[in-house]
Amino acid sequence: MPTPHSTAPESAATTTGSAGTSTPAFSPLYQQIKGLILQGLEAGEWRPGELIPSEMELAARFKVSQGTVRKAIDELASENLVMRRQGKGTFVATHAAQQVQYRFLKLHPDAGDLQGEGRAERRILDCRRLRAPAEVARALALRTGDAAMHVRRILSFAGVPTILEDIWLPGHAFKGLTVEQMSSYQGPTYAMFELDYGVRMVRADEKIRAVLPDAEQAQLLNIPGSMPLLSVERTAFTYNDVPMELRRGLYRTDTHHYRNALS
Amino acid sequence: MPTPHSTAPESAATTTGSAGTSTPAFSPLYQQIKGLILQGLEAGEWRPGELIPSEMELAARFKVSQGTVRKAIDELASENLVMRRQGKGTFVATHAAQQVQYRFLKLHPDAGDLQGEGRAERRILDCRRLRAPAEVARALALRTGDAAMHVRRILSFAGVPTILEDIWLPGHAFKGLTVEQMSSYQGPTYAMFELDYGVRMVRADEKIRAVLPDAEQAQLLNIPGSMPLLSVERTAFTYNDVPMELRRGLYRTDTHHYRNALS
DNA sequence: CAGTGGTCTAGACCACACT
DNA sequence: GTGTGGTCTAGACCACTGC
Repeated sequence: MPTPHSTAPESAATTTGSAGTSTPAFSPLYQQIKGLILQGLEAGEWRPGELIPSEMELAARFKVSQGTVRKAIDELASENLVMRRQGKGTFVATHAAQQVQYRFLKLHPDAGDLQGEGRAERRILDCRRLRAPAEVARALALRTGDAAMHVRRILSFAGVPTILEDIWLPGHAFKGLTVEQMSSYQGPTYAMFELDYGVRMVRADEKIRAVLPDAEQAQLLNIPGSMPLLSVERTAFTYNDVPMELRRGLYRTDTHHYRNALS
Repeated sequence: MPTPHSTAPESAATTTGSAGTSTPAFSPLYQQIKGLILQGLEAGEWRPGELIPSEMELAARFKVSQGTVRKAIDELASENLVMRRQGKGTFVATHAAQQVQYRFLKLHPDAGDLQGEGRAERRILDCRRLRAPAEVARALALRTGDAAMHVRRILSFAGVPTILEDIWLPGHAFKGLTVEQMSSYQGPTYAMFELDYGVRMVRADEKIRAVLPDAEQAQLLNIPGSMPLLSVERTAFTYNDVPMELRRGLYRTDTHHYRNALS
């Protein structure tokens, strides 16, 4: 059995501590196992929605006890990378699961707590390949001028245009994205990204501000230019904190609100 | 040793399932232990910042294994109710800890990521006892007209008024709160609530909107009435989801932004 | 029924903090 | 050194799912 400091069995060791760090970078065994499972997820060994091997199987594969695998999976589950279901197994998390529709959208209607109130209607205004502006390039770890996809769309609830979104994606990973694709797919955009491009958004950061729309934005949302809107700038990441999307949403908050739980 | 279904040892059993539920409400032993520790926290057996008994001691007290206590404490730690420190022990979480200054304030300066940039200067505009308006009463689980404390204050960063806050507190728990108290205490308001009133805010919900200030608000923040602001309506809870504060903040977001991490 | 995740235990050892 | 939380193991049993 491997010692905590030893190289984890099978494939490259997961060195948690970066070279040059002064601390010895002790990494518990379950963290190394977590890293190995993570590699499997990144490599696509198990696709979103699929069942991963049982704890006993993984324990045998990695030559550790079931308890250690359990703790590794516990962390992956707490980060929403996998979902456990008693009696069935552990599944790779997916944005397509009806369980957690719109995992990243925190806008809720003020009344009628039934989130979704039917579904959002989408209207794609634009979808084209262009050179990434400096700000977009920075967020997506591209060089200014590299190819990027840009999508602009409007989400309406109960027929009322409520969200105006600008989405930027790295060109290399989303070659050939079309208006048809964006509009025909039912369900969350992130689910389509998984299916059609193998890109799984795992985590996101948002910066929120109050702004006034410019003339074009006001016209698109069919609101007066004096109506304040929520500006939500989101950077979404795949595995290993690689940024894969920059999205700027303008939210109407006269009938909806952004809900956040602090703990 | 107790079986999972048996009444937990020492004091009343923690019945996780509510009466009338169709499910038998099976509650694992570690959840019962968690409930017992929670009772100690609520009762003030250990005060904020204090050390709670070691895992071994608690295991002996509750007649379960150390591992079971560990899992109970793990959950409490993940909910930020206690803080573990290897080699030292487990401490009751407090808003006074310099570790986690302003646990609930998610407004950050745009530049100079050094959060805090010195400290916020506070100016108390008002602090008085009055009858709770309907909306406040609803949020605080009072009856309309019950006594409530109201505080209005301004937070400035680097001399610039940035946040205008209205705070409502249940009158019964915050009798005698004064302007002096609010302004003299250094550090988070929630830390003062712990020290002077024994009220620990454990969790909060926020509803966020973009709004325009009215004339008075604009004047107080020294901004034009056309500048959109973030309206952050926060309900803060003590143990057992008892609401103890309703706070409405107006945030300037031309130099700061509300930051949120999604996962 | 077998297989999965979930709970519980008991004991060993490691890393860290204080004295 | 002593005591704390942190890791790891191995085995037993429970609860849920589906054949």
